[in-house]
Amino acid sequence: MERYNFKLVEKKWQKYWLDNKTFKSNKDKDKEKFYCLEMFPYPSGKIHMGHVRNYTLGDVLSRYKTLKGYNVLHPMGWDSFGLPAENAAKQNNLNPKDWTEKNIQTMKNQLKMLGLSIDWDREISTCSSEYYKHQQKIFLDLYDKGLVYRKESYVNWDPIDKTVLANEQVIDGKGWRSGAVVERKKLNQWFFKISHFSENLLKDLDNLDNWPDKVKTMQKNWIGKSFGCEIDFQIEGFKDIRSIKCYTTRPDTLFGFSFLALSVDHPLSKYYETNKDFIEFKNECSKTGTTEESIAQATKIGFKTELTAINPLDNKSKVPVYFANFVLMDYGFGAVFGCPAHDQRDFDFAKKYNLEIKTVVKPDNETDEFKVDEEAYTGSGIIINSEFLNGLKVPEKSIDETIKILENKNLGKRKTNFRLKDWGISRQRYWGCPIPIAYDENYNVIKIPEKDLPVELPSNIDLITNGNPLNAQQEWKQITINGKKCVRETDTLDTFVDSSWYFLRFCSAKVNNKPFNIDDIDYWMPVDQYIGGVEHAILHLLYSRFFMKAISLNNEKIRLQEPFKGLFTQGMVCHETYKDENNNWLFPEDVSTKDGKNFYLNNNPSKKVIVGPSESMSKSKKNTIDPEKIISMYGADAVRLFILSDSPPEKDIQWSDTGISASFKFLQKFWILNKKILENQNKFSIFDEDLEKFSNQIIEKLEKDLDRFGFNVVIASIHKIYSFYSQQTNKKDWGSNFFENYTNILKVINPILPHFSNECLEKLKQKVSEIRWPKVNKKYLEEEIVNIVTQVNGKKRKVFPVSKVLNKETLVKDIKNDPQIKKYLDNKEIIKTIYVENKLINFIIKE
RNA sequence: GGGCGAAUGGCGGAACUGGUAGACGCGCACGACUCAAAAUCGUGUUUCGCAAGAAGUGAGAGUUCGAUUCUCUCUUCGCCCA
Repeated sequence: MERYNFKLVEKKWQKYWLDNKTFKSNKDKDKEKFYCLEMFPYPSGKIHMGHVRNYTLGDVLSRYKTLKGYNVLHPMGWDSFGLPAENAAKQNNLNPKDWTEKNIQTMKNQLKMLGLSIDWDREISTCSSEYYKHQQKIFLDLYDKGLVYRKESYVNWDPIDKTVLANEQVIDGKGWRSGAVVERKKLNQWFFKISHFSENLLKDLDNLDNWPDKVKTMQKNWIGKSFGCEIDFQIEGFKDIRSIKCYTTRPDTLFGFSFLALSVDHPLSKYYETNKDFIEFKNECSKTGTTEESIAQATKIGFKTELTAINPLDNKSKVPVYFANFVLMDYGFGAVFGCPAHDQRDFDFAKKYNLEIKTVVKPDNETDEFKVDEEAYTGSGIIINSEFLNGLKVPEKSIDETIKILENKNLGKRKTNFRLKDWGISRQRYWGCPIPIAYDENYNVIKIPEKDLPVELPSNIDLITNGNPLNAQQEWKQITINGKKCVRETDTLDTFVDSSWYFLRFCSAKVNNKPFNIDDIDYWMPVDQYIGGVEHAILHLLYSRFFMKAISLNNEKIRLQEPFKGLFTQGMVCHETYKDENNNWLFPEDVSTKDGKNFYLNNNPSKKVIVGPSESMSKSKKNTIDPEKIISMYGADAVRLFILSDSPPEKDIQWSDTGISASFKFLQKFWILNKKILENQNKFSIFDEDLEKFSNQIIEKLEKDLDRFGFNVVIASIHKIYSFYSQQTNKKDWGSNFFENYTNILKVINPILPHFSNECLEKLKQKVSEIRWPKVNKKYLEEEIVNIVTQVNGKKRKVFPVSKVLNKETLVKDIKNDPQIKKYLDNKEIIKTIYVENKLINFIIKE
């Protein structure tokens, strides 16, 4: 028997798709469009199983929508700027560009091996100046709109490598490479004013019906809208400053006020710049990282000033003013009022510096003598010890009432605050998009004129020396703008900028003189289905949403506010982990097992391997499976089948050798079935109604499941299809409608098994270029025989297949007389009979 | 600490708006083919029970004629934020 030769078949169809430009998409206003996009990869070297899963999901959807008659856009590109290229270049002494381009070539070939339906004519790469020149243009446009600005801000500074670190490069407060304790350092940096859209970014989440709730909640929390109050605290002990502004969400605890804490960067700090102790304190603070988490974890320390602050609600109460390391300048006003009894951070601080802890909220079930002792009480309850605020319900009434009182007395103002901070986009790196800015001799910001764009990266660079490589490019840095001598900005853009608008570029990938055509994005945008990892739930997706709003701001031609109509976040691909006796990680291919439980080293079968839990595939744990190797062993269709079959797409999947080989075997069986059908086309005579029913029903089900991303259930149906048709072919007469139904089946499996399906169809003399999703005949979806589940007191006793037209009375009577049911009803009183049409009868009897 | 989510056979998982729990796959067992093995095909496979039957979706309660599905409490795990 001739086996299914996936190597030949897959190569053949991949060539066919390439030669025929099958997946080339063009605007066609007569057709409904479908824009399917998967998060584009970082070209790190080779594709991994996570990519295989991500792109298979998108591919199945794209092909399905194409069959259904949509005009599908399914592009692919490369998120090709970024630190790994710079690191790899350093290590191997080569150019990041060469390294990146080589990787792109490799990965593109690998993606093609998967048989993805991608319009490669629209391929983009963010590190190409063909892409980033447009990005520089957008940057300048946003600058003109006032959405880009420069300010001093802290960065994570690695004192050994003398370089700036991204937050994710800081591990436990230390530089990931050098291991040095990371410091905070102030630098002039560029920012996108994302906070301008805080309200819109929050509000528009409600319109994103096809986004997972999980992601929307995460974004909501990240934006962090809070309602509170700004309060002016009168200050004593200093002639220049009379009051300090504070923001608080808990004005109702004002009577518990026992200290005022300021950020070391608070304007007031300038009066202490000559104070030796303060400078020392400030240095101490700079040793804490810049993330909220590291600040939260750091021990709380303070620097006491000689100032006192007056409680606005109680003039007699005067409390000390501190500088403290846990107050951030960019939240509120860089000043918080401390209420130790009802804020754990304030509590820790008060304990340390022996400050008063005054209880002003008691839980509902406590008396007025309730006292905060071991830890702060932050729950709900009743206000106490607060004069005219006493008795207010916390938090429903208390906060609102207190704000009203403060406003009436002109002591404070109601205010909404957001946790979302502006997006710092400067990176002191080489391998990124140059910021199209220069500075004149007086450090004034000068935009690079449009005619001088793009600002290209110099190619001869020294990456070995520490520091920002562009800064050392003397020749490149010098520029003359309008006759004035200027110096270029040497920072590059955060790579998240690159991915914040690439979905727009795909719509007009080849347009040279502008980022995109309005006409193109009018037609293709928004992305109908975006697919990617949940790890991008916040930053990438929020930044992209920001870009869409920023680009359309003051632009009548672009109305679109949200780039991604639908979002799907897929789960990770996991594999067991293996270690040898010395605790070294082992690759799966270096170990083997006979019983599935005990594993041994391949090169030393006497050595037992320690099997660890299944975890997300990662290079560091070596629990990776190389997709290319698997494709060459089993073929792309088998890999696609397996990666979809074992788990729902949103959940993690376990890679399993038996699983992939089962998928492979399944295709072999199916191939043999196809061959049998091909060779027996003379067996058709009378119309087979059961066959018609099965096919219509299963296609209907497939359609439903595909629409809701139930791909694992789709595979289950495909197995059922095989069993059904396999049994059909054992019959003497296959039915006159057999051939049509069978070819329809081959069409509906096409999105999942494109090479296999095409080959089978072609063998049956079907034109693959013309296949469409078969229309389901509703007539065959209804069953005239239904199963009536019969229960007695809710317990299933028997199932009766009956005709649908049978009326209730006859049915109940017949069932009551059935001996198996009768024995439960005899001599018992039937209190109630529940009847659910065409489904169930439940007799309730008195026991 | 806060938020969100999950828990179903030996394993991955299925079950539409509350209505036959365990689809489909893996694994396992037995059988066929074979000198034998692999491959392949067939049959079976929640647990207890010879059977009739009973129990059963993390634990406990509740609503209901009926709960994997809805509500509450708890346990464990995962993710995100801190």
